[in-house]
Amino acid sequence: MPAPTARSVTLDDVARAAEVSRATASRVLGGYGFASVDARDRVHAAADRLGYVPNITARALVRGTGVRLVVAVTGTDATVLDDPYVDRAVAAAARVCAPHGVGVSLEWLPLDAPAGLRRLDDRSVCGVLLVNTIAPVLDAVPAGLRGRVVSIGVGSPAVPSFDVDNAGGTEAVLRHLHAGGRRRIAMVTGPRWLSCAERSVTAYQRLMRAAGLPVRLVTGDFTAARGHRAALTALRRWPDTDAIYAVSDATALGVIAALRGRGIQVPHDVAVAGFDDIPYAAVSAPALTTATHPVARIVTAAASAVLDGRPVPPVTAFPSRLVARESA
Amino acid sequence: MPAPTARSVTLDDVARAAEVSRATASRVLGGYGFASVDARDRVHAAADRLGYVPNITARALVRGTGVRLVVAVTGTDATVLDDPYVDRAVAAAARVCAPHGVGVSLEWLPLDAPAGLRRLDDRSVCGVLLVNTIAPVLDAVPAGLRGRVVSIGVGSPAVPSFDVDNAGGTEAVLRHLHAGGRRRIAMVTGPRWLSCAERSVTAYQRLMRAAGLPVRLVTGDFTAARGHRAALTALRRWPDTDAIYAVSDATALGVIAALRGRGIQVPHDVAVAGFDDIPYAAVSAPALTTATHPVARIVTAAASAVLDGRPVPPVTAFPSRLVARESA
DNA sequence: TTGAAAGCGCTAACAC
DNA sequence: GTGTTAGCGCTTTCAA
Repeated sequence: MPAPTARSVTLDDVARAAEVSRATASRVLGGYGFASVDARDRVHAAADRLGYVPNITARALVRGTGVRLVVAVTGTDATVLDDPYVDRAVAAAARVCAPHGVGVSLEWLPLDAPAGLRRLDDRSVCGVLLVNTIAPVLDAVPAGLRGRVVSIGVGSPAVPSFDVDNAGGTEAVLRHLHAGGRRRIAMVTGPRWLSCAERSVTAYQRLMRAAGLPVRLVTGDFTAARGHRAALTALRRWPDTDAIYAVSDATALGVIAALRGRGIQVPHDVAVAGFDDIPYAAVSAPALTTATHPVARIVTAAASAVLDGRPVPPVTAFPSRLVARESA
Repeated sequence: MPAPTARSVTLDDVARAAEVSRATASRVLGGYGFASVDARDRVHAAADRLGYVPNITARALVRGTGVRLVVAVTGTDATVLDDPYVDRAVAAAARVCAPHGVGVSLEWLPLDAPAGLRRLDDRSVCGVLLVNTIAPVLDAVPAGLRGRVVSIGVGSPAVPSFDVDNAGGTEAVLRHLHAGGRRRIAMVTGPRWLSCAERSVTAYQRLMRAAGLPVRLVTGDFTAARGHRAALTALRRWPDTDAIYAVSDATALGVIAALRGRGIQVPHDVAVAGFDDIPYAAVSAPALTTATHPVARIVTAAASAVLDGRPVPPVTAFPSRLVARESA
């Protein structure tokens, strides 16, 4: 009968109840060191009976290990935090962290003030997940944070990278477009300062050149609104465009909306493909052809790595798979 | 010149540099109690110079205040955590928590095991945000958590509620449908056990009855897939349906996809309206008519309330506004 | 106005 | 194997 004690039960209470020292109780509960079977049993029994829950805060303090993981998103302004992609990443991180008693907080890292990272060099921070990061930020990682920072995107010698295989996904999509007979394929990119998005652009350029096709780039920013404008721009510059590849599904949906507004049939007149496979890609009209982007899996792996303090290879790439639907 | 000390600087370092005691430094930096102008200045100067960052963990330990906020989502199984709505809520919480040095973790609360909450009665938890909660969970809030738990949805005497005005939003949408000449309006609901979603149903029933119109309910679960099936069901049961109101935008998008699959014109043959105003509502085809659901604002207010430990009124309702687009 | 001192709950040497 | 002891970094009485 777990009497709901007003005050929360501490390790001392457990030790007393089990008639052992606090140190022994700590060892048993922590799974560390040695303890007699007898002591072990008594401690576990007492802990169960009392409903003991270790105080993560105290543990973190003494061990010097932090208690929260910061998701830091680089961008020109704080609106980068409004992206559903960021939402997904944060939620995935918050889910992995829960069993560890660790929480996640979300911060914007100004594009032009990479030193902002220094503020995170705080003993209460157990790790940092860099999102949409760039070289200057990577280079500004404070020594105190070394080994506890990973990047969802490009990495550096000091910061391991966890990312989707942008180039592979892009190639899969472009081959699909090409196989469908498209030859004048424009691309709506992400922000040009963002190196991980730039990898898709590079792949696009390489493939277009290899196939002897024209390179047609319009800059976007991952949003639908910008995709809408970009589609109009592309149409104006290159009226014979027969396909548009967008760097993200949100962008692609904006592109489709713009084409519809112009009375252009998708995919009949112009094929459209995205990247991410967001939930709405399947129900849009027409259903969006895209490539998978396992954000949750990527973030889960990244967060687990920093939580476990396990050494990680410099790059962990997650494959991207084509999802052919109606739009291309 | 902030020498990047390898070891992080502690309050002791600041006190020493300012030539005061640790207690005085603590008072000054904490803004508490009294201190001479002189001491004040010296402490602040030293803190700045040394780049002092208080260790939240230590502070939380001594104050007994926790260090993480748990977002607990009730549902039949863990897939409830996959909802973009949950993502938004977690990200918004993680954003408000950041300046406080507090992190957010995400947990699933099994529908049939409300006692799961007890596990959260942990000194390291500074608060709990209940999402999609139900009465049994509300009643199971442990005494130790009292005053630090709020609900995004229905509340209870012990748990203040922060929520969108479902009834108001529903009414706005239904009046719009009615004004557009629709008279045989079906509704796709949320899970029937979810009381906060049930408020929309109640409002729907009330309005339909008041207008002398038929009540046509199909159960959904907020997902597009279920919305798709529900639309088909509605069409089968009531072939003359001329409008479908869905409890969420995701559901509405599924409904539209289903109608399209049947060759039914939206809004010409059947009008469709959702609820939430998710980003994709504006770019879908046709653009979705819906009602706003300021999730980020709601969660921000709720999280701030528990972070500040401020007493809150039993119910804080956030208005919902009609967004008329093309689908209805 | 300030400082000394006593912890917050826990872990990890180091003795026994 | 087990207990004693010394802190982790900070806040907060309580005296001075």
